[in-house]
Amino acid sequence: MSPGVGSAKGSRTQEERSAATRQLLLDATVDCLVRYGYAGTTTTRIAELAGVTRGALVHHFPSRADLVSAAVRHLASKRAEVAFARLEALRGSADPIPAALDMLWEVHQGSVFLATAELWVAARADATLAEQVDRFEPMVTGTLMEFSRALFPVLAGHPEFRHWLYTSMDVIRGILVSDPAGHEPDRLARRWQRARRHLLLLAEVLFDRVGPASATR
Amino acid sequence: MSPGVGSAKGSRTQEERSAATRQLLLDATVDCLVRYGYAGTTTTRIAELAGVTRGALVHHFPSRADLVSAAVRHLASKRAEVAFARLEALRGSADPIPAALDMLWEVHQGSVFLATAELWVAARADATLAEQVDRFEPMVTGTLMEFSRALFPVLAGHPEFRHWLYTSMDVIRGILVSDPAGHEPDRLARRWQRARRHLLLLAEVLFDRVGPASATR
DNA sequence: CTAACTACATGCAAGTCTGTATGTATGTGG
DNA sequence: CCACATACATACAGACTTGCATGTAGTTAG
Repeated sequence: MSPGVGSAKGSRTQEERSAATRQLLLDATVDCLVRYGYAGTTTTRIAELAGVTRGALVHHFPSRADLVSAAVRHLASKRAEVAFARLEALRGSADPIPAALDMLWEVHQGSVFLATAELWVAARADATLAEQVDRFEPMVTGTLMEFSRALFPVLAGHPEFRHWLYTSMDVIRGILVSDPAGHEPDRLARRWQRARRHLLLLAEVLFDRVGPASATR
Repeated sequence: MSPGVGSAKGSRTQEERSAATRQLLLDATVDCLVRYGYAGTTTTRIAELAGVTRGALVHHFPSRADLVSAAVRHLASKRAEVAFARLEALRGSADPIPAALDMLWEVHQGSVFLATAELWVAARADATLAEQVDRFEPMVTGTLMEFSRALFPVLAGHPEFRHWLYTSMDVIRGILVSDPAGHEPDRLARRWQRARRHLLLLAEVLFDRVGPASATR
């Protein structure tokens, strides 16, 4: 008899067990990156956080590099997923420009981006890690662009839309990495408000939405 | 008898010796951060790179944290120094806006910013390090603002100038951290060209320079 | 000139991390 | 039901790292 998917825990198929612990380990790795930084992301700690023994970890990821590589991929799909969810909520928004901007900001909040930042920086010193990042980063950005253009057809036509999104992402990332640990949420919010205003102004110029009477033209 | 400042090496005053090795160690720390990342910045490696024994290192910096804290301060003054040098070269520039932008970009090239980025990210997981960063970061930005306003008096008056500089810095930092190790210098250059164009457009809007002489200057 | 102090060197102890080797349990195909 | 494979656990070895304790050379003060 087939034990059925998701039967309590008495008997799971090998593949289920395997997938479950792999997921546990990958999530723990992300958690570790966020809480202890790349330097503090050790196999011991990851196993502990995942609630599995170090032996299990080694079984699935023979070397630490294997685990981190897998984490890169894991994070990439997680980011794409988060972005997609946010984008869906904005479908058919009346004023897509500010909406897209806020969406971008929200996408970069939370642990997923923090872990990614750790990997970006660490990749500079680790060639194989850099290769992994290089391979999966376009996937995230590509997905985001794809959906953005699908959801904002009015803007999608404009050739500058893509560039504007890139610049917006760069601003957000610059703010977040140079902020000391988000120690002061107020300061962070103020920085974003300033940048947001600038990005909206830029959008007006780029997309020719200044219309007949916005500023002296 | 005074042995004279900078006498070869036969006899240096204690203070000279001390300062020299401290400088050596701090520079080696920065070098280590750039080449091996925060995780790879170990006291052993730093001492080796500095060309001194590990004993000398612990003599000057009893704990690793002490050394890193000192490195934060060291990097801060180094960055201020670099910025100042670049700014001086731009004194009385005819077209200060693009000049300031290029200056900012150049200031963020090189090892100084890379090391700083390592510390920013690492500070998220290390409370004492975060405190240090929090203390010396305003110094750098403050110095840069101060000199910028002194050198570009025309712009300094405009209340948006300061904000625009901040946004520009954020863009630059976002580009640099999210670039995988500068593997492809072309891509990096393209990203900067795009952002630069956007920032110039933004400046036109902010500073009301769209007027009759937008292109002719 | 000597005593004391500072700068530096060497060696060691304790801890941690990674990778491996070997043992055990739990599914799985015949 | 049985051989086998896969998932996981435990134990250990080697290579780090950090911090300390002790020893030595060079410098300064009286």
